[in-house]
Amino acid sequence: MDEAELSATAQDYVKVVWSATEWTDTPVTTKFLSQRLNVSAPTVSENVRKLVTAGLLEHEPYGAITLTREGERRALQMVRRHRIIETFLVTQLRYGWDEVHDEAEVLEHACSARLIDALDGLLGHPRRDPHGDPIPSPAGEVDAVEGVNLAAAAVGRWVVTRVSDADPEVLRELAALGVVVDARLTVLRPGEDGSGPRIEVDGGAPLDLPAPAASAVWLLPEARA
Amino acid sequence: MDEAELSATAQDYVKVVWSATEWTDTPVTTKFLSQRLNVSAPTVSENVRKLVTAGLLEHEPYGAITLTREGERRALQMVRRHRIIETFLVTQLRYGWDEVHDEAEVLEHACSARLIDALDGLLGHPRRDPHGDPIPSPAGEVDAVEGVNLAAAAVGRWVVTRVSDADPEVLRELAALGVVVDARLTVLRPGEDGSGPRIEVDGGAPLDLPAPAASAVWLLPEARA
DNA sequence: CGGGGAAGTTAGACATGCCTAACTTGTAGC
DNA sequence: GCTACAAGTTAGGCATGTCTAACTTCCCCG
Repeated sequence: MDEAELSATAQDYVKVVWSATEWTDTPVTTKFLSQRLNVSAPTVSENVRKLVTAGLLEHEPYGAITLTREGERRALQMVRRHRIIETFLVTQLRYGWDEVHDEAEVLEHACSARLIDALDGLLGHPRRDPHGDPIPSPAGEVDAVEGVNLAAAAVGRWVVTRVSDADPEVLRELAALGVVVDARLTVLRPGEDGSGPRIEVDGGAPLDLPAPAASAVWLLPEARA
Repeated sequence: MDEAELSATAQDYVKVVWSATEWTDTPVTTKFLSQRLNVSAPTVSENVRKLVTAGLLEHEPYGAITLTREGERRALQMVRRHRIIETFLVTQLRYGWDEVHDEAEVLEHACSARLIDALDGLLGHPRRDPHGDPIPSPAGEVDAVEGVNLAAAAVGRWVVTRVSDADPEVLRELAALGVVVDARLTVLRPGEDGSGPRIEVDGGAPLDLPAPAASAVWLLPEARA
């Protein structure tokens, strides 16, 4: 519960663990963290052990790595920071939404709580970042985001509520096609295993979307948006 | 000449060495750096040795520490970053000018070159920061700033061109008295060794300024401002 | 149901940046 | 000029975070 400063490394670990379960139920393993954080497996083992001691993570040997309540609280602080910074870069400094991730990754460890709050105020207390991801409140509350993945969406009219920022290349590709947050589109033919759906973005021509791109897009039925 | 990333530590060292000679000719010694950087003397010895090897500093043993041409170039990059960030915090996020130093101290190591340029653009390419310190150009050119120290200024009419940000407490005190950049004032009685000057800020009452506060203020004759 | 490969862990090493303790150097004042 | 003390350096150690090599555990598949 204490507010001692965590190292940038510790902050990264809890954030990545939390992020793994935001949209999917990816089990968090040593290998997963090792790939996501670009460090070797032994490094993860070592650091996870320390974070277990620090009360932020739980880990059954050879098994899953999960957040404690305190770990989740700290993770949400980092997610809030990250998304506020991204929103600032895009809306105030005209960064492309595919260019902000790395910058935010560094800045989130360097900004004081006061600076984050000041940015939040400057931006008008946004609820979503430019990708459509919800921004946790200072207290750590996250708006529930319902949505259907475009790779599995049925034929019909939809509104884009979120585009995953995991792959900047995909982000650029989708932006070029007009698939951005709040865009309206029609699914003409649903995607199936391995093949993407056929869609038509309002104001554009029908097109076949590659499966990887489609799975980065989340939708709400037009009626509910 | 290469643009390899310097560690935050290395960036701090060259910046502090440069800053020591910006307004005064303080000789840069191990002890000076040790106090300014809040580390022990052996730590400074060690790190200076590394920076000499890296070609950023020169150091005659037991003697003065100076910048190489390359060291100065890197120092000016850091000063530019620091002052742009401070300007941003004050003008866009409503930080008090006595509150920005520590925040900028951290951020200057975390911002990409692109972010600095974007902030510079957002601010309209300012030539001075909120304290009146000149902002080096991207190429490392610094506007020459002439000025007389208020502690030694003669009787007459002056314009404040700069207030040293070394001591936040002094900064607050001066701001409360109306002694801010671009303020006009009259020196009624010059300061002398140990005793501050008597001044009158335009629109205010005459007052005796403590010597430490006076020595933080730099002036230009009203006629030349 | 047992062997083999993938995943995970342990062990030992290294780089950076920091410290204290002990030693060396330079110099100011007698 | 010599000495005492401040300043500087060297030596040795610690914390964090990283690695590779070697070993252990798990579990899937034949």
